[in-house]
Amino acid sequence: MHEENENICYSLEGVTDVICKKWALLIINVVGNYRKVRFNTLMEELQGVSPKTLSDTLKKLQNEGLIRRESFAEIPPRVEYTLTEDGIELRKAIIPLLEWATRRNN
Amino acid sequence: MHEENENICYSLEGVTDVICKKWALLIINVVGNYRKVRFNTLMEELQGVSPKTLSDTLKKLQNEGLIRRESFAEIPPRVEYTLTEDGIELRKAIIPLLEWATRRNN
DNA sequence: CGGTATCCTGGCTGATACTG
DNA sequence: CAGTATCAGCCAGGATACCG
Repeated sequence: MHEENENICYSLEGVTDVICKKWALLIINVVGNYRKVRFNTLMEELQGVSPKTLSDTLKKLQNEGLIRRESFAEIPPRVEYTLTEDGIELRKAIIPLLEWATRRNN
Repeated sequence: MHEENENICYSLEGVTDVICKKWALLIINVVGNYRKVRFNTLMEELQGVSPKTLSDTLKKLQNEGLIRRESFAEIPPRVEYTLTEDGIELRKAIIPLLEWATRRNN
């Protein structure tokens, strides 16, 4: 139960790192939507992101254990990104935030 | 209802600005905890923030309409910050995120 | 296709000192 | 008390080109 005035003393140490990454939450959400998604699909989906930034952010999210990367030795090469369990949890946690953001933009 | 694989197409335009600010969510949360809070209390609560950064972030949050600033013509001067309705909504929206963060840090 | 490599830049962020 | 002024640094983020 969460009352409006409840005192919340959570620490965000180490999480601001994830949250503050400009594209991180977007990526989490998009990957969650697709379940499996490839690099260039992400590039299209996240309009305006540069390959470097996307690559960097994906690596960071991998290190955080939020995203899984699976590459296939094919030609042409194929790489698929999926959410880990932690990533799925995070995605659930940001849904209210996304909803708030959407209400706000309209 | 939110199923795990539901497709969520929210746009975060303009919200990443708020979210990515390093201290923004912390401030929203702390102000929400206190209901009314003064500058120096925030300084203590947000360990490591500089007055400039705090001041800048507060201004930004005011411009976004998330925080209200009320100053009293007293000596010594007194200024109180409170959440606007939008701010309260945002605070509610980030609670799951804070919980997730807390679980994660332990 | 799925990235690196390289370079660049703006603004976030902080330290410190000072003021109305 | 509640900030501003000033200075400075770093690095996230972007543009572009290229590679395995």
